[in-house]
Amino acid sequence: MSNTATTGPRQDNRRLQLLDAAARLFRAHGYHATSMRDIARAVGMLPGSIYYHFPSKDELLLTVYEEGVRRIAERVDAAVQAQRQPQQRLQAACIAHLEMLLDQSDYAQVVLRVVPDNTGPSQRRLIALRDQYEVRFKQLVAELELPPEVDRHYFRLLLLGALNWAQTWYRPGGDPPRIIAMELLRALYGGENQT
Amino acid sequence: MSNTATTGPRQDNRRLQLLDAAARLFRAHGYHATSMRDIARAVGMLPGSIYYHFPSKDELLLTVYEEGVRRIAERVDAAVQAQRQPQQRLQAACIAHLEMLLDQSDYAQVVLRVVPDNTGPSQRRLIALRDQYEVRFKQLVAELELPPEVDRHYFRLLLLGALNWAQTWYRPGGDPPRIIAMELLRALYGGENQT
DNA sequence: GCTTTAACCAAACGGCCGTTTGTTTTTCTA
DNA sequence: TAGAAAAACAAACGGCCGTTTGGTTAAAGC
Repeated sequence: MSNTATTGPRQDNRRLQLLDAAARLFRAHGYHATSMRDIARAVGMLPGSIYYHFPSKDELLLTVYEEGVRRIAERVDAAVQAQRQPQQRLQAACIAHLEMLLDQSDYAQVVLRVVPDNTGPSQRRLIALRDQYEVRFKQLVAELELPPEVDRHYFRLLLLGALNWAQTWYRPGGDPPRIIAMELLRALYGGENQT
Repeated sequence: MSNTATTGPRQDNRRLQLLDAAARLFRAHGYHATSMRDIARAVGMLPGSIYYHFPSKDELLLTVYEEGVRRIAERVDAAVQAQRQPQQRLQAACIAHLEMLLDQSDYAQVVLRVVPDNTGPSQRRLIALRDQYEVRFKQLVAELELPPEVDRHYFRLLLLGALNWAQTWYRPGGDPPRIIAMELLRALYGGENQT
C-alpha cells in the first residue's frame, strides 16, 4: 500500500495487439462492419476483455486514429527534413505520404479510409487530428514557387486529393507508391521544372 | 394530363420513395450504419414491406448505385457534347461531375462515398459500374494536348482523385462546385493555356 | 360483382451487436 | 512467500439487425 512510484505497470502487451488488430480490421472492413467480437477473436481474447484496455469501441477507433496520424506525420516529417529545395521537400512528403497510405501502415490507412461521419461521439476529434496533419502540406505549398494565377489553397487540395484517392485504385503489383507519387507530381507540374 | 398509359401495373410510387430515402441515408451515414428500419421509417413504411420492392439490402444498394451512375453519366455527357474544344470539353465534364458530387444528387454521392468493400455479394458489380463511368474521362484526356512527359494515365487519376476527394472537404457556403472545378483545373494547368 | 393481384401490415424469427458484471487466473512486488 | 494489482475469463444483459411469413386492404380486369 506504499505510494512508491518505482513500480511500473505491467508491459500491457495485449493492448498493442488489440490496436494492431483493430487497425487492420477497420482498414479492411470499415468501422461499422467490424465488431468487437471480430477484434477479440483476432487476438485470441474474449469480447468483454477488450473493455479492460479501452472503455468503448469509439475510443478504440480514436486511439487507432491518433496513432495513425502520429506515424504518418513522423515519417513525412523525417522525409521533408532530409531535403532543402522546396520542390524536393514537397516531393519527399508526397512519397512518404503515399507509401504509408498504400503499403506500410494499417493505422495511417484507417485515418483516410474510415470517414469520420457518424462514427460516434469523437468524430470531431478525428477530423481535428486529420486537419492537424494536413497543416504540413499547407506549409510545404507555401514555400513553393508557383505561377501567380494558381491558388495555393486549391493547389494543396488538388495534390492531397489525388494522393489520397490513390487508395481507391491502387493494387499491389503495379507501380510502387514512390513511382506513383512522382508520376502524379509530373502530371501536376506539366513536366516544366523537373529535377 | 393524359400522359399516363391506361394499361399496365399500378404506379408503384413507393419504390421511388424507397430509393430516394435509401440514397439519402446511405450517403449521410454509410451503408452499414443505415438499417432497413431507418429506410422504412423515412418513407412511413414497416421494415418488412421493403422486401416487396427489393429482395435484399444489398440489392437496394446496387439499385441506388446503378441509378447514381446513370444520373451522373447523363449529366456529364450532356455537358461534354455542348463543347467542341478538348480543353473545354474536359472542363465541362469536371464541372458537371463536381456539381453532381457536391450538390445535386444523393445517388451520385453514394457511388463515391460508399466504398464497395465488403458491402455484400454485388461489390464487383459496383466497382464495374464505377469503372464504366470513368471511361468517359479516359477519352476526354486522350483528346487533350499534353506535354509529352505527362503520362495520361496518371493525369486522369490526378484529376479524378482531386475532384472526388472534394467530397471530404466541401462544405456548402464556400465556393460553389463550378468555381472549385475551375480553380482545380487552373492549378493543374499551371495557368498556361487557359481559356 | 367477382376474382385477381399489387401493395402493405403485423408479428415474429434467429442472430449478432456493444457492453456489463462477477469471478478467476496470472504476474509482480513487498 | 503472502498478497495486491493487473489481466483475462465466463456469462449474460437489453437491443437492434436483416429477413420471413401469413394475413389484410384496395384498386384493376374480366
